[in-house]
Amino acid sequence: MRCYPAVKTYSHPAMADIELAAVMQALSDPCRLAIVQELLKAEGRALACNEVPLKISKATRSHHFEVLRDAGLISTKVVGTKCMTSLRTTELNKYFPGLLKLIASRA
Amino acid sequence: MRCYPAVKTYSHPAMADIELAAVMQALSDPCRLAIVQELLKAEGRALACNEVPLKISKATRSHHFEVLRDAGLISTKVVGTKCMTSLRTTELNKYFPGLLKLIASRA
DNA sequence: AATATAATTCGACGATTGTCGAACTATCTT
DNA sequence: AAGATAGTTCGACAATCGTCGAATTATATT
Repeated sequence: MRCYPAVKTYSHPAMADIELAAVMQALSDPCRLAIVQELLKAEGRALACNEVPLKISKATRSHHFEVLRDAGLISTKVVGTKCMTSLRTTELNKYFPGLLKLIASRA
Repeated sequence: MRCYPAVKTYSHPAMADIELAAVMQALSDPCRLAIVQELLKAEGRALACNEVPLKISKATRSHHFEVLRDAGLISTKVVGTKCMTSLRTTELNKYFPGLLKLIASRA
């Protein structure tokens, strides 16, 4: 019997395990900050990676999304050929109160 | 006539020129985050560099204070042989609302 | 089955970063 | 004048980072 490859899945860390320094580090890059600001502008609607306007290669783009994911900021799921990502808004507001508002205030 | 050396002075950037990404970058290091948290705990009282408990050399310590200063987070002035530094609280609250509260919430 | 779309993975690279010891500068105390 | 104290500056080093093109994987469309 044919063993189909597993669908690519993404692991998301528990928010309680995320250090503030790691969040800051993730947000210290202008591209990544722009991604988060774009997601804020989308108001909860999930975006595909390449829906975010950035002048970087797709390899770099993929890397930045990974960093944001590992820092607990975004969550991603596969939908067809796309991977849709959204902000972990509720959890972020609980564990890092004021963070999203701060970022939004600078958008 | 004897030309006395100028007293060491520190330059502090205008807060309006500071990018959010630069602030995040400055706060992405655990040592620097600890420095800011210590300053928050001091509630406005200025601290000397070595009043902040850190297990790093004084060269590294000096470097971290410089990064925080360049990112607009702290201001430093020389007092005798010490250099006293404090948070730029008022300005930070104006330009980066919620930032200090966020950091304090994680101390 | 062949093509198109979306994104990841893999090296590779130059640049930046955090760290340190050693030497130096500035000030205060004795 | 001689020490003591507090920081800075200067290389140097390993580690991490942002970037890319090319190859790869997975899904959808034709």
